[in-house]
Amino acid sequence: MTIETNTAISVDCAVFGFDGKSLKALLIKRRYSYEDLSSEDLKLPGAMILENETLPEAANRVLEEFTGLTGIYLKQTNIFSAPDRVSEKEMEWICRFHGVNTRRVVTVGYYALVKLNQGMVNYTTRKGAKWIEVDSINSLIMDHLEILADALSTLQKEIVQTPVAFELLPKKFTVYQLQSLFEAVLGVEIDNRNFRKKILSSGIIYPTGEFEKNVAHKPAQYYAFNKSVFRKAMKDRFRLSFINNWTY
Amino acid sequence: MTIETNTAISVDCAVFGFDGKSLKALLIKRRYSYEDLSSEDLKLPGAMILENETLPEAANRVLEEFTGLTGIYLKQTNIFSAPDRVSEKEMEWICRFHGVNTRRVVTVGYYALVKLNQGMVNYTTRKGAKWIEVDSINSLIMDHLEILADALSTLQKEIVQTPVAFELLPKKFTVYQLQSLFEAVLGVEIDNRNFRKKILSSGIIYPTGEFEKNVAHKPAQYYAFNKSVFRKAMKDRFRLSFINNWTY
DNA sequence: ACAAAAGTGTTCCTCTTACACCCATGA
DNA sequence: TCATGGGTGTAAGAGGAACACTTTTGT
Repeated sequence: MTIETNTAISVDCAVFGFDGKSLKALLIKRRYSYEDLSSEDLKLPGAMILENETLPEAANRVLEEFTGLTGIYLKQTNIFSAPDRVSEKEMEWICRFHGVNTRRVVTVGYYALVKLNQGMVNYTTRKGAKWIEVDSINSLIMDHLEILADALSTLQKEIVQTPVAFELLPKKFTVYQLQSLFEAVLGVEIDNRNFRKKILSSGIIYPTGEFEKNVAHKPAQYYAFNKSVFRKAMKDRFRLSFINNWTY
Repeated sequence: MTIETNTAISVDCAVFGFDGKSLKALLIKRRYSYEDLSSEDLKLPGAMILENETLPEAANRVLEEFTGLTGIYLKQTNIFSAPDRVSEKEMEWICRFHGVNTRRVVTVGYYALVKLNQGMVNYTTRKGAKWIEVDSINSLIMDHLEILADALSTLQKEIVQTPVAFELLPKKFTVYQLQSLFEAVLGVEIDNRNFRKKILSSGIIYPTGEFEKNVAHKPAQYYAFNKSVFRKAMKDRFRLSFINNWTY
C-alpha cells in the first residue's frame, strides 16, 4: 500500500460574464507550444496551489491575475481526480510550464461571476484572454470542457435560488436586462409580464428613479438589488413548512 | 514562487443512517494514542488516496472497510484546504498512523447514506465504529465536525429534491417511516394528511399489499420506491417554466 | 377498555399561468 | 411614420395550508 504524496493540486476557474445578450466565459490560449500541442488550444484560467495557500485563495489569485479584480463571486464546483485525466504529453507540458515535477495533478473546479463591461474586456484582452459565448465553446484542453459544463450547471441551479444574477449585472440595470440574463443562463423564454410581477412584488430589486438615455425606444427605468430584502426572504423561507419547497 | 507538490490528499466520509427514530452518523475512535491525543477522540472514517485511485474510489474503499458494502450512495461535499487545518501534533499522528511523510493534508468531504439495520450495526461494531445520534455530536478531531455539518446540510438540501430518502430506508417501508425520516433530517414537524396526499399523489412510492404484523395498532401498509416514476417526474420538471421552481 | 399508530376530506387562499395591447423615444 | 423595446391587468386553475376524527390491532 503506497501512499501518494507527490500529487499536485490545481484550481481551474470557469469565469462567466454577461454582455446583455449572451453568457460568455473567459478563456485563454495555451501559452508556449510543446511538440504537437498547439498554442491555439483554449483553456480555463488556472494555477497550481502554493505552499501556504488554501484552494479559494489560489482561485482568487488566478482571478486577480486575469481580471485585475479581488473579491469577486467565487464558488467551488467539483474535483477532478481521475489518475489519467492528464495525458502523458500534457503532463510534460504542465511540468515544463509550471516548473513543477509531479506525476499527477488533481484539479478543483471553481466558477466565478464578473460584471462584463468594456473596461473588463480591455483588461482581459491585454492579458491574452478572450470572452467567448458559452454556447459556442465545444473544445478545450484536457477535461476543461467538463469543468466548464459543471460550472454552468451550478450557475443554472444557483441563479434561481440565490442572488448570483446580480453579480453578473452592473449595479443599476433594467428589468429587461435581468430577464435576458435569466433567459441566457437557463436557455428558456420567460413571459415578461409574469417576470416583472414576480421580481417586483418580491421586493428584491427597487427602482432608482433613473432612466435610460438616448435609446430608440421608451427609456427603461434602472433598478438596483436590495440585499436586505433578499436576506429577509431567505430567512422567511426557512419558516415555511418544508413541503413548500419540496419538488418531487 | 514555490510549487507545493508534497501535499497529501485524503477523504473523510460522513456516513448517515436512520433507525426509525433519529438520524445517526458513523464515527470511529482514533486508534493509537499519541502524546496527549486521546484514543477516545472520535473521528469520521477516512483515508489517504492511493496512487492510482480517484477520490470517489478512495471514499468507496473507506466505506467498504467500515460497512462491508459496495455501491452505496456517495456524494462529494466540500474541500478543506486550510494549510493549518491540521495542528502540528495531529500532523505527526497522521504521518505515524498512515505511514506517510507529508507536511500538509488537504481533505475532501464525502457524505454517504446506508440502510441502518441490525446486521449493519453488528458489522460496524466489529470494526470498532459506532452509530451516534447526529444531534448529540458536538466534538470530533480536527475539522471533522465541520465536515459533518457540511454533509448534513447537503443531505437536507438533497432530501427534498432527489430520492436520497430511499437510500436510508429498507426496500419496503411505511409512509410513517418515510415521514419520520423527513422530520428527523429536516428537524421539522409535518402534517401527516398533507404528507400522504403529496407523496402518494406523486406516485413515487407504490403500495406493496403487505402489512405490518404483530404491532399493537392498526398495521400499516408497506410501500416501495418507484424509480421510473421518479425519473419521469424529474424530466417533467424541466418542461415547466423556470419560474415554477424559482424561490426568491 | 385502552393505548398507539393508521388512515382519511374539505375548505380557503395563494400563487402560477396564459394571454395582447398601447406607450415613449430616436432615427 | 416606423422600428424598438418598455410597460401594464385579469381571469381561470392548480396546488399548498390548516384542520379532527374514526379505524384497527395488541395488551
